[in-house]
Amino acid sequence: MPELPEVEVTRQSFADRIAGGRILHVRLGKPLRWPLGVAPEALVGRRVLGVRRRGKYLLLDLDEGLLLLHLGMSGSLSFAPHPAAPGVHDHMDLVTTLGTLRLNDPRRFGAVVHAASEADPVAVKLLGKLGMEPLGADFDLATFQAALARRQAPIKQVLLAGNVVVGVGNIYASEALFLAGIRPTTRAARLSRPRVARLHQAVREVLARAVAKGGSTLRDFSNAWGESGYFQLEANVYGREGQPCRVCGSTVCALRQGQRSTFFCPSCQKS
DNA sequence: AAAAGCCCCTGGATGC
DNA sequence: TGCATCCAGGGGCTTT
Repeated sequence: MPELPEVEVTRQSFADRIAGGRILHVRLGKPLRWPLGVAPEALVGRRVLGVRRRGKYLLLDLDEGLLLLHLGMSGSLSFAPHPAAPGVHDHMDLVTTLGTLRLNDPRRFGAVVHAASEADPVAVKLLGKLGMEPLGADFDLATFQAALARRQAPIKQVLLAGNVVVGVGNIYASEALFLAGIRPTTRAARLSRPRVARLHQAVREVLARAVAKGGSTLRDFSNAWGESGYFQLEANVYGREGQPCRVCGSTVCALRQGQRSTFFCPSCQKS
């Protein structure tokens, strides 16, 4: 589910409310992708300083160490002063003096991992190879061009891989390529400089726009307030196979790349 | 170093 | 109604 916009919207919806809270209790449900890496009791008494985002990871900074959270495919967070009793898919409750942060994740591809610092091997393993932040100042065109010039893989899969630019998942990869007028199957290294520049701009635009719209709610995404996103209503190609392109009226096509579906307009997007 | 497959897991939609 | 099959927003790991 969650790509950069959904993760960022989630972060914004609870960061200020949890900051300053002290951990009272940590309740774990079924196992997630990885073990927490520390006894839950060891976190009691720690203070939450703030919440940052790196790619699709959320970083909960504590006064000692940090927690890395990932929402996987189906995860979502809620934050409430007095949460209801946990359900079968609520796999972590972080009870603080300011409220309870709860991770709900039916598929359990998500994770909550403790690291002593960002230099901790577990943090390096998860964050160390991540690419540029598309909405940050470090996402510069020259670096993007240089990185793409080294990749022979289809551009859609390069965007998805996360080692050039982070946060672009299956929805926004298709949408960014549509905005840039680029066929998803085009080999990254074959893109001309002007087209790479268009793509660079398109990635920023589509992600920023999606954040502003509260993310995309396809099935069940909601932020920590329980609010849905609305970007899916303005998707140009994602999930629109067989429907007319909103720009030219051609029929939107779908194909599979690396066991993921890709959507594009055969007329607006050229290789 | 880069690319391609394989998994992890549950639930909803679809088809017979 | 019941059951099998396919698909889903991610990404680490292993193999080429």
